[in-house]
Amino acid sequence: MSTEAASRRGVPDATVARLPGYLRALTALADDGVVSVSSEELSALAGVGPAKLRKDLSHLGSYGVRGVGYDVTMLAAEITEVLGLARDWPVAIIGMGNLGRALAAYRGFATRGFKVVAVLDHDERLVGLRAAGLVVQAMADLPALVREQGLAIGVIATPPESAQDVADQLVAAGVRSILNFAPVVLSVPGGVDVRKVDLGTELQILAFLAQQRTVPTTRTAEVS
Amino acid sequence: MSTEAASRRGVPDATVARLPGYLRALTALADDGVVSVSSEELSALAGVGPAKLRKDLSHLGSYGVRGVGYDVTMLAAEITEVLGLARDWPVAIIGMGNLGRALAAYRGFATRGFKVVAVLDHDERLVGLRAAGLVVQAMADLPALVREQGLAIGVIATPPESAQDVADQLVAAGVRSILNFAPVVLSVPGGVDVRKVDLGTELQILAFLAQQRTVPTTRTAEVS
DNA sequence: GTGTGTGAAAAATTTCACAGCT
DNA sequence: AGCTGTGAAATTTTTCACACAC
Repeated sequence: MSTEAASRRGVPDATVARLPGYLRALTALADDGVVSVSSEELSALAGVGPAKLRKDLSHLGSYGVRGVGYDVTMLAAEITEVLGLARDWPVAIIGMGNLGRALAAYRGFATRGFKVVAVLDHDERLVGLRAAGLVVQAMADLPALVREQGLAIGVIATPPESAQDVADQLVAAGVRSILNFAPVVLSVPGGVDVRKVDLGTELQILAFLAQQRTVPTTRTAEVS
Repeated sequence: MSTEAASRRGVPDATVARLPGYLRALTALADDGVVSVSSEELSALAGVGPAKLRKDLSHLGSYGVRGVGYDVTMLAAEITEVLGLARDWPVAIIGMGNLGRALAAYRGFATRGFKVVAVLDHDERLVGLRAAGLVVQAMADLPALVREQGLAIGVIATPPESAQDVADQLVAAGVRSILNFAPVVLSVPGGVDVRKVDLGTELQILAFLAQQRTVPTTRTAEVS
């Protein structure tokens, strides 16, 4: 019954991208014992405008009370449901370089509905060693992980040269969700979702914005 | 002269966000000795549609030749210019935990117009130790870094509890570009740009998409 | 009175399709 | 003939403003 508007297709992408932020804010409020929030307060915590928040939430259904606000616990539960975080998602991290090890050690997976069930590396010399409490496995173990652990999400933390190869192996093993930290565009068959996190891109965007501050604007004959 | 449409305000945000991808593809092509590309080829390498690529590039000016394509070197130079990467941007990484050390060790800053000039940590016990070839500095050194090294970008890789505090110190020291890896919404004064990279958010979006595949669609009475 | 939910308007982004330059 | 550059259309996202429920 918690599924209604929830499972209906039609939550806009832009909204989905903001739901994790709302969930985080709600979780923090719940931890502080707060029972109810207004769109004004919640939106401030999430760093968006109140109107946007209300519009976003309206796509999930009516979980607020007019004149009052939103029930923190109930709304958090609903967003958890919509995002599919009611269950735990088994995650594997591939590539035990600096980044891979840092990701493996990252606490916060557990608290957000994810469980790192394996770390793997292409390099035979690393297989068998321990990283963040897990034994590094070989790439050949992927199919078994999918079969036996229900592995659903692969995180690629390899150098760019190996990323496509790893992606192919993940797909072949049946993984259909990939988070890619390597600075390359992966090509995958339809039905597989890839999201990319790229440090370089973010810095370059910051550089653009910083430069624009320095050279404010070319006065483009704004003589009215 | 390389500045024309380049420095004019009015490059859409969505376009700016894609320029780093184009630049990366162009750099790879140049390394392979390719002289000219069509929008079709370049867009495929960057993972977007050809029409979108052409529209994006049109905001920078006319750098293609009809019937031929784009000059790889020239276009790369132009995008470099527009993004403000003609100069090197001094970067500091704050927080020498797992993630901070991984970021500090990340090669790829140098090749993209950034230089890590300092790594710092709030913890006095880490100050003076070495991380990725740099001596860890104290937070109190920030103003000097800005003054003497021209530090322009701060990367926050601390636990969430300290992130706002670090942001405040960065801003106080004069840094106006922040890349935040901590899962919190930072509040900063106007004129300061913050971009956020959040592993948890990306995974949660993947979970949503994966779940939607599982429960394709609630058949919403599509009886036509 | 108060704050949500939402149509409608505005703005931004994407896609189309073709004129125009080489 | 071939491929860019771009108006115009289509789509998505954001913002507004107010009726409505409590």
